Amino acid sequence: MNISMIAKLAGVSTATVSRYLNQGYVSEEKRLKIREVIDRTGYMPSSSAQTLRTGRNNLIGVIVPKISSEPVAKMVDGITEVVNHSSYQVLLANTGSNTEKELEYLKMFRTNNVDGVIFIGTLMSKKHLALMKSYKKPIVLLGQQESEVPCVYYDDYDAAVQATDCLVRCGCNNIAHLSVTLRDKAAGRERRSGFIDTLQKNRLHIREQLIVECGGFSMEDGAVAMQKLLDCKVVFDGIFCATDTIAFGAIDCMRRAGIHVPQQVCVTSVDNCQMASLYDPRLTSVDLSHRTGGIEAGAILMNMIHNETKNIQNAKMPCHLYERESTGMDR
Amino acid sequence: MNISMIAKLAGVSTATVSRYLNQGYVSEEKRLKIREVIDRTGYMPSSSAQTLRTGRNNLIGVIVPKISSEPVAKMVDGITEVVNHSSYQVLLANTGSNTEKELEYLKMFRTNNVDGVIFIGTLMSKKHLALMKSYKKPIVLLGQQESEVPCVYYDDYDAAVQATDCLVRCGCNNIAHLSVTLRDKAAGRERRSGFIDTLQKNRLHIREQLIVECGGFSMEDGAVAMQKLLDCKVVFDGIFCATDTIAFGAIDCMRRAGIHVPQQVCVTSVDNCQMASLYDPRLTSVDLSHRTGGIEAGAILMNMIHNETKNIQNAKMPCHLYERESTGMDR
DNA sequence: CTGTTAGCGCCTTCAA
DNA sequence: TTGAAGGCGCTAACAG
Repeated sequence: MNISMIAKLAGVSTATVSRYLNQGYVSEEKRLKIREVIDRTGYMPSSSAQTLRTGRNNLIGVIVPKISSEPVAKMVDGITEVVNHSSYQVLLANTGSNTEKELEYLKMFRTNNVDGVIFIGTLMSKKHLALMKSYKKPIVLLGQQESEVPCVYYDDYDAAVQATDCLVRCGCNNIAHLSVTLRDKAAGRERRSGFIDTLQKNRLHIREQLIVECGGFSMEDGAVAMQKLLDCKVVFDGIFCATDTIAFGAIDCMRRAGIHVPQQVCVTSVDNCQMASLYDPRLTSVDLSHRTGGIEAGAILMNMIHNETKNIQNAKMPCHLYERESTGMDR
Repeated sequence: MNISMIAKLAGVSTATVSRYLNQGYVSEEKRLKIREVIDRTGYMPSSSAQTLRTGRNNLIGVIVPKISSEPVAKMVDGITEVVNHSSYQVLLANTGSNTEKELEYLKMFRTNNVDGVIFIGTLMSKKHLALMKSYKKPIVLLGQQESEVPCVYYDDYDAAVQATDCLVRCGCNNIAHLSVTLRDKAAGRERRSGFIDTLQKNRLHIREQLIVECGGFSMEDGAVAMQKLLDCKVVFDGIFCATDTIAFGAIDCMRRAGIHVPQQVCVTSVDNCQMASLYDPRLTSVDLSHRTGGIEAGAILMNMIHNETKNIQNAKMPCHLYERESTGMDR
């Protein structure tokens, strides 16, 4: 079933059917006839032929590190919402945080396949940047800030400031930080900077020993880092964790060591995942607006596709602190 | 940059380049020449042209109710793993559990766009079934069992049996069930049947009042249903919840009512989400192998696409009970 | 082993 | 307002 069948059945030319399908001039009479035939046959134009002809395919490539990570899934949820609204569909590239795969998809989408790309970045190498800058088609980086590329990023710095400030307000004097690799600018560098700056602002001493870098993002990584901290025998009464998951691991580890949260140590972190408000103790955490970030990235991309605006658009998402039991808040 | 440019630069015909790209016969000499040109130019064939010509586009449509739901994300993770391995990509249709949208995507994918479809089903109407049966191209239903359609489903019945059995073993005599709508055969009907059959097998009385249907799948729905149960003033010492999320809501509600888990009431549920092992009390739950289900569905689909096998393939995923604090298990 | 050639289904000028 | 015709980039006969 193709356009010429429809044309024949409706007694018109293929050009007229094409116009009918693409809001061109068609007389009322023929319009009705064509509609009738299309309804009856259930015809849908071949998207590959349309793409070949027009160069547009109404597809958005979305490259993600891990779809089963809660923040990532929320972002994708936001993206699909906006993008489907403009009758685009999402081509999902799930890389498993494999850098090679990320680059591969970035290359693949650049040449082919999609009208635009959203890349949820974690560790940004020079190769990533170069590839993104070489893009002729619209691309938006989500979750990391880069000045030379359109991006939607989260306020990791302020999130860390708020989380640390909260510990200070709780009366903590010796505040530790479980951080992640600085190669991740957002979750690593920004959050650590916010932490350090806030300590300084409050004239609190910054002890090297109190900043421990986790090997990864899992609970186990958080627990291991906490154990390292405990082994140092340094005193601390508050801790800012780079992510909720790390915080859960850390608290678990403290519990095994007989340390009570928040009585002996207050805990804050970033992400405000579902679990944060269910965990015992309920975790004080900063919400980064992941879903809204996805919506915003989708909107900017749609804008780039439709308006072909040249200037690089950016957006920083707001964050919001939720104070809960882990910093002594009542239930 | 297209195939004829490459052909010209390499001093061969387009057919030879095409053969090079599709494992056809090419002499070593020309092979090297073509490779050199392709490497130099970064050429990638136009997938829309390939699709138009061959009728295959290496795309799998995946229709999901909500990508930010943990079980769904796990299934999609499994699907992408298998499917990418066969150099297929995933076109994600996120419906927000909107039936109209589900049907719309089912129709859209039927005619166009993709080489195969995986549909993660919840509420299956006759329309869904009819549409799926009318498919000429490979389609796999995931998460629901239907005899006339290839499907990969979870052992919801046995999950309920194991969860209920566990409560019986804990010495519970008055066991309640927070269920969900029976229109969801898997999470509703099957789990309720498993529950009821297990009570009968153990010669325990089944009281209508002890089975409460939740209005939805959220924590709030679980809490509301539990409140209804408490309002009845019927005695119960164990409860089987249709999902973890409902269990969290129910436990929260009991806590507010001063009821202790597991001392006064034991709790079990299904899904074994991340939170289950972190919640206080750690939740006894049955794992359905969501990710493996996705892998299996992807494998069956790939098989259907490549072998064009006619017989309808099915697979039931195994489930596994994890006993934790909510049924009195030590930490 | 290689080149020529005819479309796949559609859109879009161009001429009527 | 409509139809004829060319071509988007590629593959698969077919002929050599």
